[in-house]
Amino acid sequence: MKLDDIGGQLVKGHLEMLLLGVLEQGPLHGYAIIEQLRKRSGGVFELPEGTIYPALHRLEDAGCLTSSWSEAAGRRRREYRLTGEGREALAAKREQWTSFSAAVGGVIGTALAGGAL
Amino acid sequence: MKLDDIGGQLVKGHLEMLLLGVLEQGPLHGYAIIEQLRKRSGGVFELPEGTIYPALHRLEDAGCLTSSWSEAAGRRRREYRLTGEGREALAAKREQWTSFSAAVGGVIGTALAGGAL
DNA sequence: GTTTCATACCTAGTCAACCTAGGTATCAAT
DNA sequence: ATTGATACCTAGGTTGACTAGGTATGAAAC
Repeated sequence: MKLDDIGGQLVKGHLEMLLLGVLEQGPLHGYAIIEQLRKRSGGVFELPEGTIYPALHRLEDAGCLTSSWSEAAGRRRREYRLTGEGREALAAKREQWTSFSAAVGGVIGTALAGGAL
Repeated sequence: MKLDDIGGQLVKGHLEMLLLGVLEQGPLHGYAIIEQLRKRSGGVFELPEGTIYPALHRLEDAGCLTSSWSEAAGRRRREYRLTGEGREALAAKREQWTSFSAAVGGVIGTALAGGAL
């Protein structure tokens, strides 16, 4: 099931965690990040470039990522890589997510050991 | 752990689901809704009135809630009650939440049968 | 050979909605 | 008489995902 019907803003407040998450296992360039998010989310996250690129720049400005240009198949790519600060931020955001999702479960009555439909 | 450090917007995109969720088991007035959200979330959701009241009005405008004034202990209260439409909306948002949280788990590697700290 | 599609990057501006900051009012307690 | 909890409200700020445009290369289609 897609989330399009939410009417946009579907990852509000969680996008940076998602970006840090996909970069945890190794550096990727922007376009590949979009694909990874789609694949790893089972097609739920179809995030437009206008969402991803500014967010990557914000994360770089914040010191969570570094980037470097590379050339592949005649195409220039900007590869993003987690910094130590980025790993710390990811760890913090994971905790926040755990807390948040548990809290949501407490309110709407979704069993924690669930996700089960 | 609180979520204050997120820097606001802590329930972005999920507030309406939370409100519908607390009203599922019976009508409540606004102030009581705030307390219920705090209690049921284990203290994570400390939502200000300026967040809750406009959201309740939006939900009423959307046909998900009806309201009626009542008097208790010399204080006027507006009691909100789920409509049939509201229950449908809640069911839909529950499914969206399940899909969303599963997708997040797929990206950041949180086991679904988790939430476990 | 040129149009199309996938790859690959970017930014300016829009818009939704959460929150801040103020306001009103009652009742109990100090 | 003032403070604090209860109980409601709205205007406006701010944030950030998204829309809608732009540039450019390489491969495939026609």
